[in-house]
Amino acid sequence: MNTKSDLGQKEQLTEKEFLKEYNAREYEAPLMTVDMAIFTIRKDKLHVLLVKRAQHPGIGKWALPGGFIDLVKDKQLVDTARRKLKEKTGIDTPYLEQVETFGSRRRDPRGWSVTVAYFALIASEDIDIASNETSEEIVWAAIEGIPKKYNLAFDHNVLFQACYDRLKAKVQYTSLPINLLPQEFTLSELQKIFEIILGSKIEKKSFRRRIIDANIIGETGNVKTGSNRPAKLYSVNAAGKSHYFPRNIEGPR
Amino acid sequence: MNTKSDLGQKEQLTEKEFLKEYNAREYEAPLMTVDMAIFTIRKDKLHVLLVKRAQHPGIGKWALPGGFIDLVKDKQLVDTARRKLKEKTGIDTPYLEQVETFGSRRRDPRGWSVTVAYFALIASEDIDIASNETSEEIVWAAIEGIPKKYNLAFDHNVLFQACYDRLKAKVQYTSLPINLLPQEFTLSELQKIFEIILGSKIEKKSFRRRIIDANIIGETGNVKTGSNRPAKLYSVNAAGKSHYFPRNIEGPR
DNA sequence: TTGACATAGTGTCACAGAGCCACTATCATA
DNA sequence: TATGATAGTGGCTCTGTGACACTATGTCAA
Repeated sequence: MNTKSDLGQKEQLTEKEFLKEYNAREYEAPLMTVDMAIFTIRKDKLHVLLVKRAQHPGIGKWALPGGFIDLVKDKQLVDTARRKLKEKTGIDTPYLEQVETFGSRRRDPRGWSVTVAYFALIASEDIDIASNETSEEIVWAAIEGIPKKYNLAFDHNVLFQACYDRLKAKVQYTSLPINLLPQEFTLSELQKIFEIILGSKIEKKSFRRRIIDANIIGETGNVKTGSNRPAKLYSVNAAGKSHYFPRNIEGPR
Repeated sequence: MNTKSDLGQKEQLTEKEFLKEYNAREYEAPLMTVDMAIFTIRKDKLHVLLVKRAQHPGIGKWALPGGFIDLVKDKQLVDTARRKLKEKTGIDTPYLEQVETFGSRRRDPRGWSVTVAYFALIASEDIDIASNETSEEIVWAAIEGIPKKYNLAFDHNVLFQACYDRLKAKVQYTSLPINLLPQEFTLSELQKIFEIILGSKIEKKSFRRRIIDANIIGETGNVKTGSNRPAKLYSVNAAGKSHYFPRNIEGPR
């Protein structure tokens, strides 16, 4: 078999001639997949979408949704992620962020494999699990259930943790969790979401000041009633979906 | 040709039987490479290592060092990065960080390809370009020369920018640039490195307080003489190689 | 109708770490 | 021995977060 360098070194070839002779399938390449942690909030808890594997390897185990790059359908890496997200949830404009790429000889029994981990944030009301095109078994798992209740296939426990860690880190200095809420929300609802991800309480005044001073939300003019004093409703502006605050949330003194 | 799902769905197979029948080469996978921006400081400027491509495609163009995963030699993704770094510079324990993975149909004329971008920080005195095993043409390029003076092959201008952006961002809240200095250094030298990456001056007292209060360096007992008042020499401790400060450098008021 | 209570929202001070800037300290060099 | 350059410090100001008591406005039950 050719080594990678044989063909390319023939300097007498033009690049065009080289490409004509080149056949990618002569070379051994690792398996290449994209996996994603799709987060949402349900019943005041952070949840992640899991899919039961219908195929070998790891058949019957829970895993993060994902799959192979479609060399025809997908133009870029992120297209694979978007396509998978659409297939499972019907959503096509989430907050989407690449986290880390994992590759090793052993992570998949089929051989050397590489996966790019993404995470997505979606508003819980946007979820339409029924619109799952693939008729696979799907579950929203509360994050504390991983890996005990849901011990994931391959190294997906690790991928999940990397995504979750990234999210928890970013709560401290970005407005990212705002993407977990529907269009209209109250400041208290927003604070609650931050607290859920952070795993601890935030001081009310500090939080409100932080958000208001950042100019990332605007009043819609509506109020949310039902629970005692009505609360003003807000919506995010464009900048607010990924705003970086000047300082971290510091936590209790 | 089989689709990905054909074989896996045969539920009557055990996983062992499945793996026996499975042949990775029946499936089309993208090309998979690792590329890296190796940073160092030379003459008070940030430089990055470039390699002149000796092969098609992009023959004769400058590029970030990198290459294909060696499915035999490399156990994990990071091994590929370490191996390439060792080949080019002779160094095997740098600061190394994965930045972002780029994949698209067009970034390499050979077809769908994916590359994982890393960056490395090395002390300038560690450099041994002569020890380059591959006898390729190599250059330390000042970063402002990219892409004007050095217009890189493939999408390497973009990869470089992603690595450089990451580095610049991290100067503001981590101790990362300390990895660009030799074992012993003065606080003024450390400050200079931060300023070079940041692209602007830092107030001396603030900087020294920030570093000292972080407990990430210790006096070696030696002093650096030669320029007027001698300066105390310090060395980093383990925690200091990747310390996160509680706040960002804010810049001038 | 009214009072208890729950949640929304504010006023104001303390705190910590960054910026500012003038000051002192210690060397090389002329 | 004076000068200049670089090392290093004292002590103030500034900004954004934490703390916490306070006010505001609704629901609900008696």
